[in-house]
Amino acid sequence: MSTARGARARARIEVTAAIKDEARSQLAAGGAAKLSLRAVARELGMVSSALYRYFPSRDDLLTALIIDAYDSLGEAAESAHARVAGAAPRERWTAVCAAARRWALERPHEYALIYGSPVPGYTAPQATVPPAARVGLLLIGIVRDAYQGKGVARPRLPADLKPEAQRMTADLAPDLPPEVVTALVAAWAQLYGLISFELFGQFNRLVEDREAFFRHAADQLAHGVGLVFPQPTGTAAKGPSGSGS
Amino acid sequence: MSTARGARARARIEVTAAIKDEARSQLAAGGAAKLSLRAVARELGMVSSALYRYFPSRDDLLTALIIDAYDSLGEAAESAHARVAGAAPRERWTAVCAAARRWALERPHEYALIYGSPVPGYTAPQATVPPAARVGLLLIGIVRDAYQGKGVARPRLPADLKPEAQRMTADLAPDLPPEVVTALVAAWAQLYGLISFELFGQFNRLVEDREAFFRHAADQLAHGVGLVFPQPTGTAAKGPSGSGS
DNA sequence: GTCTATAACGAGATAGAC
DNA sequence: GTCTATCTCGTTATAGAC
Repeated sequence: MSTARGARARARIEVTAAIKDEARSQLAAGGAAKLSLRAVARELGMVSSALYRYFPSRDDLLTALIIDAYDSLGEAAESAHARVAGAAPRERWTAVCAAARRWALERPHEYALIYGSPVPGYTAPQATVPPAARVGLLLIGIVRDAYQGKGVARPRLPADLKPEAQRMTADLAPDLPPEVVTALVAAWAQLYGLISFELFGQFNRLVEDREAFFRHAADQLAHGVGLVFPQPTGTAAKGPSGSGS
Repeated sequence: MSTARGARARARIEVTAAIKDEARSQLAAGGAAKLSLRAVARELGMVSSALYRYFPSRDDLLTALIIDAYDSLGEAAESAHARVAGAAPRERWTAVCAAARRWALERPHEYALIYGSPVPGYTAPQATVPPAARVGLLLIGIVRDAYQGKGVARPRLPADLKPEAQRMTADLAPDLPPEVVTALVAAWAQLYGLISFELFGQFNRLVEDREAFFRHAADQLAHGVGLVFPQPTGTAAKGPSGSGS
């Protein structure tokens, strides 16, 4: 399996990786808007036209970086989830949220690439959709496990959201109640609101202990999707029982 | 009051406005990263050096645009709030949220400027802080009104968040309970998570009726900060009463 | 076939002399 | 303020090395 062909293929993989690595460090330096094929080539001691053997255009390089970022985030979330596979849904939820945050803090520029402002003049192709969905699917799976069989109380939907909620449910998780699927999508967006605010500086001089703040907020998100069960019949007060980590 | 000096001052204001307008349309075209004083000057029929009489540097122009954006958003939120001044806190909350979303949809590039990825090489000066706080202060005020006197049940804080929650409370709203202030800050970040996901394309092929979805999600956020009151003594089930608009 | 290098294009930004 | 020479950019065509 490793003849001359194999060596060539290996070299190709290595050069491709080197190009992406250099591109990533340029991303860190100047942002996605001024990612330049020529600069990448220059830094690698190559000539710009040689890059076109690996990426047919600058946008294709960008797409590869975006897909890599989504996959890296997805992998981090999935392996964090695997590490607490046996735990209760609520713990698995917060573990995935914390992993996403940690990934973002470690790779702020890749996070900005996928969850920050869109790159001007670039539109993401369909190929980015499946990698982008990985964390979301993980969260859906956690909620699905929690709802297995149990009929837990859930927020009521306003009438004008019913059709949309049913559409989303059919698309995402036909086995879950529409109220829950809607809450899940909202929680998913809100999770990244928390991460973005921390990463993009909105919490400066406002939130200091961001780790603890995030942990609590993510836990509250778990309430929203029904992962924290009120006593089904007991004296349920509004204040949910405990949030101690 | 309007001598030659007044006319000069007026002219200066007009030119300043023209520069910012042109800069905003360049923001829309190429993003904040490639905002260039030269291009602005060219489009205005001026010479680049002339711009420096109005903005000492590209960063100062950026700062002015950022402050304008925060102020414009704050004004939109405040006037929407004024329009429902007499309503219940829950309605005032959703009105402010909806106004923020509408503003963002109408000015996506200005929104990206203030809530998207940070501009590489630019750090916002302190002058941007007060305008950036306007919407947040509005939301705090709504919750403050709701809590006037009433002791409403609220989520419990984990022990490790207590010090941070007390610090935030002292900074933001010493008259509110720390649990509520914490929930408020989180809800504030989550609100922009919802808006950013819609605006930045994360809801593509996922959420279609975004208006209804957002309205519901914002209403759920109001629950999180305690704006929707469960019957204080009655048979409170987890499912909150009604969300019908 | 696979890769790299040379050269060139048209468009845009930049720097400095005038 | 104006003009010009010089840069960078993405991209393509072409030719030669392995």
